[in-house]
Amino acid sequence: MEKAIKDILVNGALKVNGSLWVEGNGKRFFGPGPVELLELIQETGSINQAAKRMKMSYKKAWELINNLNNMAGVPLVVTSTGGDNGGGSAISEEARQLIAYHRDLRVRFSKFLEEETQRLK
Amino acid sequence: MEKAIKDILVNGALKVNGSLWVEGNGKRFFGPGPVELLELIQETGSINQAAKRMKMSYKKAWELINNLNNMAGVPLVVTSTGGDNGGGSAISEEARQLIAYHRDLRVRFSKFLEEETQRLK
DNA sequence: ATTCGTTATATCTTATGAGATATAACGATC
DNA sequence: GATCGTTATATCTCATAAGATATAACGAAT
Repeated sequence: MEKAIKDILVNGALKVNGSLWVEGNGKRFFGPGPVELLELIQETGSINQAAKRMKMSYKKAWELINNLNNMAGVPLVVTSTGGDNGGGSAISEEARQLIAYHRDLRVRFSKFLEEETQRLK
Repeated sequence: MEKAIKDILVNGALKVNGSLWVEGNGKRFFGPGPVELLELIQETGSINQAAKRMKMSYKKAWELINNLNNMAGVPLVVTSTGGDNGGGSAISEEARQLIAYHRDLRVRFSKFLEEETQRLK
């Protein structure tokens, strides 16, 4: 009988893992990072606070969002500067759809990874 | 009716993509890069030549192989220095098994990605 | 007009990784 | 023992990424 893959390695705890994203003509468009950020913007109403929650610099968060908005035909994050509370941000309906889609996608992917990990043994 | 995800984006050519690897207790162990390198070592009998084919520096190739051998309980690449042709390298039977496994894995993963890409539309 | 917290942007510094280069060790062949 | 092409390893430089810092613009509220 052929050896199982797991017997090739010293460390027993083997598993298949991976990551998934949506590409818009060849360029990575929407991965796991943005999802969390969008959710936090929805929750906090602010890019700044969302970034802090993720321990991400404002700069990085802003660049990420800027990319997203540029690649999408519809703005995913809509911002306003100034105003009573200095301004703020919200996510669009389309962003909510993307988040929901990605959540479902991740569920199916987890199942796939689980099955493949089983197959190792 | 709800908009399809693809209608959110300007660029029609949307697809789901991703990458997959095998983890040995939390650390990435075997991804798509090593597979190609191992195959080329098998083909050329030399780390040096394999690296050149991949346009990878010898250093990087060697580090990659060293990691692999360290994490695996069994050496995946066996090398010899000196000798009639200066030395050379070959891959072990276990490496061949890993390559075969990963090839099958990629086939199934492609199918998964294909299905998910369909679902976008 | 001053205050406020946010968005938006530029710039500078620093850390990390990648690549380039150099060199020793090796051992069969001649 | 000289030659050869390879493995093995150290070191140095450089490009790119990441982070830190600074600052302007904004507009409602007072």
